[in-house]
Amino acid sequence: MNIKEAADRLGITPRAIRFYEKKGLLSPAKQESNRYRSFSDQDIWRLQTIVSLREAGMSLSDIKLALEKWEVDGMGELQYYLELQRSILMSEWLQLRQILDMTDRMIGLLKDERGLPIEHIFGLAAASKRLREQRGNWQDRWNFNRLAPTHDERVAAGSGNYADYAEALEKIVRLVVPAKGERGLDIGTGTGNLAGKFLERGCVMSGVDQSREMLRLCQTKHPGMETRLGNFLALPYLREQFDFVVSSFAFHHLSGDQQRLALEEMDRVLKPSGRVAIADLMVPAADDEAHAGFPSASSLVRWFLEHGYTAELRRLNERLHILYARKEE
DNA sequence: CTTCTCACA
DNA sequence: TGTGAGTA
Repeated sequence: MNIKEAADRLGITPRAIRFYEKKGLLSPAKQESNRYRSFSDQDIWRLQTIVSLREAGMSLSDIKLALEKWEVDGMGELQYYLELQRSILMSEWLQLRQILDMTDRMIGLLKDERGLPIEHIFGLAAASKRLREQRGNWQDRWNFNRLAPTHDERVAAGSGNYADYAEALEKIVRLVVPAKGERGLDIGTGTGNLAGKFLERGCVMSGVDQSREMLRLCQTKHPGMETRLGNFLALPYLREQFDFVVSSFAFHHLSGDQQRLALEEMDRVLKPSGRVAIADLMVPAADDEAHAGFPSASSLVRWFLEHGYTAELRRLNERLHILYARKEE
């Protein structure tokens, strides 16, 4: 297949394909006589993956790394591609929801005030742009794929950020009080250590992580568990499916803006009267300069209270806190 | 129709 | 992260 046909079928320009080649993302065979590129089914498949990853907001250099890893692992291509595709569609869907939301608010403003104050328009536009940027930024920034093979050793050591890890997981289970058959979601599930405790108690668990490597290990440890590629900011579930949402040692990777988005996402997938438990490194108050960068326990609690939850906070050590909240209907 | 390079945003 | 023009 020549370059034009390939480009047409993938909905991109021949120029872009040559550009990807120059960047080292693919190397199609070239005909001896005229140096024309000729694209095999494998090449097309690879290109399709590149295009999809681009649409999901991944940079070309990240895509290059991902493809290299993928080749070494030799995993099921179709499954990987489809999971990727699902997470892309999910984040597009969330963006549409966001735009719809903003439109509704503008309609409301028009009704109430017979006109749109200019600062409101700018404010809304800026907010929605920020949201798009945050959501688009879902790459494996912390290289958990690389860390995956040794993850369990590190948490078992219980040192540094993972101090009191085992206690935190136990405490989450005691707070949530899972009933047999309940549906639970573990965000940033990693290798499924927390989700495993709920599986033992007869819950039906789903795990979301942005690292495919982590999820592969998780599948090995817990074959009965459903795992999906995704992250806090675009949970790959439609709505109101879960009796409880839990997360451990993951929330602190989010910035302040992202934390609020993440809480909205948890709220979105939680059934009425659902519970949330988050164990993570937090600082007591937002203005704690000494530990800037960690989530502030008090502002998280405030968010839940403002959104119709009851909330309580437990402290395990200097930084490690557990936040438990229940949706009140 | 394709190749490659240089310039440009 | 690509695009356009010009060339052979």
